[in-house]
Amino acid sequence: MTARSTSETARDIPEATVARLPVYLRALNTLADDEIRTCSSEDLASAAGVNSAKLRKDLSYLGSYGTRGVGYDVDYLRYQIAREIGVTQDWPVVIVGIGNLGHALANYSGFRSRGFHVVALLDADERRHGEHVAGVLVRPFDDLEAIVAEQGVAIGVIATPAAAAQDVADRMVTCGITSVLNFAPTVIAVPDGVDVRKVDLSIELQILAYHEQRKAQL
Amino acid sequence: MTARSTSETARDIPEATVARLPVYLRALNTLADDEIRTCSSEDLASAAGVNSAKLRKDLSYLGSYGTRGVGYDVDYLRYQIAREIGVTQDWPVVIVGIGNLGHALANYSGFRSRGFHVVALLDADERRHGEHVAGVLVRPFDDLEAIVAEQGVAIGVIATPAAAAQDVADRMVTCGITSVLNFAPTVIAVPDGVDVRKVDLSIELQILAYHEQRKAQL
DNA sequence: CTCGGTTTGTTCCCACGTTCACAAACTCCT
DNA sequence: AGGAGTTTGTGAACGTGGGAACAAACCGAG
Ligand SMILES: NC(=O)c1ccc[n+]([C@@H]2O[C@H](COP(=O)([O-])OP(=O)(O)OC[C@H]3O[C@@H](n4cnc5c(N)ncnc54)[C@H](O)[C@@H]3O)[C@@H](O)[C@H]2O)c1
Ligand SMILES: NC(=O)c1ccc[n+]([C@@H]2O[C@H](COP(=O)([O-])OP(=O)(O)OC[C@H]3O[C@@H](n4cnc5c(N)ncnc54)[C@H](O)[C@@H]3O)[C@@H](O)[C@H]2O)c1
Repeated sequence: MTARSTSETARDIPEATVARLPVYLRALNTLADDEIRTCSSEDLASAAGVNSAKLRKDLSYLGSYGTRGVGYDVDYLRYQIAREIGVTQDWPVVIVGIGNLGHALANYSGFRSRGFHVVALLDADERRHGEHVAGVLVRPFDDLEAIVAEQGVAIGVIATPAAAAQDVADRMVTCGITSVLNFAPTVIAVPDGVDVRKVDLSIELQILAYHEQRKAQL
Repeated sequence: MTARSTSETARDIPEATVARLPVYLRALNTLADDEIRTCSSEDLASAAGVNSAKLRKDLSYLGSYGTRGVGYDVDYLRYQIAREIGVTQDWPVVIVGIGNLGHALANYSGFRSRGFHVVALLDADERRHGEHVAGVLVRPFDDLEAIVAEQGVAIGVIATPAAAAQDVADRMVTCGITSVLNFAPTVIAVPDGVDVRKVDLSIELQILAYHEQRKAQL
């Protein structure tokens, strides 16, 4: 929508590519763990479960980081992708709604290992306050503003019931959060400039059911 | 890929539309709860968070279920979408890996209320066996084949660590499961005819981080 | 019955994404 | 140094999806 203003490295990476870069990064990490130092686009593509032409085009949006006739240096490419995504720095995250799902999320080790850091767990129910989950204290939801201001939090996770999700999102946006990951099964409205992604288990299952039903019709 | 063979109602609903139908269904359920009996495409579109032209086009793939000048009958449309997706019937589901996440999933009430039914919880760790989660017994992973055969399970959920996911998927496929929902942060390979959908928390966060970083660059 | 107002279903067009295919660029062997 | 073999980066063709716009269809009033 907005034209590139400065003459800087004005990259414009397609959204579909952005969504695959983390997959490539993970595949590269796996290769690095196996002490593989170089890989072809074919190798990496099959590890990531995509077409190799697509992979090469995706990587070409970042720059020319491969060597023709040779392939890609695993560590170098890993760093370039991590830098592009923005996970060379550490992102503070707050989780709101520490019920069944919130506990699982708080305990999830994949957070920290990938550039994210849970700085606060918040819940409206005072019976949950004081509990520690994965070493982090569960605090009142009303502490949100103070924590976001103090820690410079930009990313919030919503794991409350659907009925509370819009209110929680509004509070988050008001106090400066500009990226929201929503697990509640409801559409939340946010102003321009705020990104929302949703994770919806029952939608995923329903999509599977649709295809399952079609298979059964043959 | 395959041409329509019979002259039956050979629908060919675009994948993007299939992914939105559950959202419409949920929006319709909310309207019905509020005792709204009729709605326009504009109403439903805003409840679902999409463009009204897109909504109308999506619905047109199912048939002509609206009335020009009037709108859609909420209950009727609800039923038509549910039938199209395949959630008028009840789908048995098995969950494998009853750790942090598996517990949350097993406790999730949104399962049953949307046409899915957890028939078994399986885990390889025998210390977990015998426990009941949401009224369902945790059983040995080796019971998989028997359960799938007995109950006609077509959908499996993987909530094990990444290292075990491919093995679990292979076992599922071998015993007849044709739809897999994978929560483990790894790409799993399956034969043609088997659908896999993945839910990946850290990928979602990384996508948010990318956009967050771009915002910060201004 | 007719007319004005409303809303759907669909057509047309554009943007985005995917895949093929190949020239360019590199390595290695002789 | 030259040539064969390999692999990247990208141009071009194709397919899918999104949105504006409008004719067709319906309702209700008079
Ligand atoms: N459990 C799952 O596997 C699962 C799967 C998919 C989606 N979800 C969705 O995730 C959400 C959470 O699920 P859950 O099973 O953890 O529910 P839960 O009821 O166990 O937990 C919800 C928590 O949110 C807190 N809460 C309620 N209102 C709040 C508010 N206004 N501000 C702050 N905290 C508030 C509650 O006190 C509670 O601790 C639900 O929307 C659910 O539909 C859950
Ligand atoms: N916890 C989260 O919020 C979260 C979020 C995103 C993704 N994930 C992913 O979901 C998966 C599960 O996470 P978790 O936190 O529940 O882990 P967990 O370690 O708590 O639970 C894993 C369970 O799987 C069982 N298991 C291991 N190997 C098995 C096998 N071969 N067959 C059957 N069961 C087996 C283990 O006994 C354990 O009970 C992991 O891959 C994790 O990366 C978790």
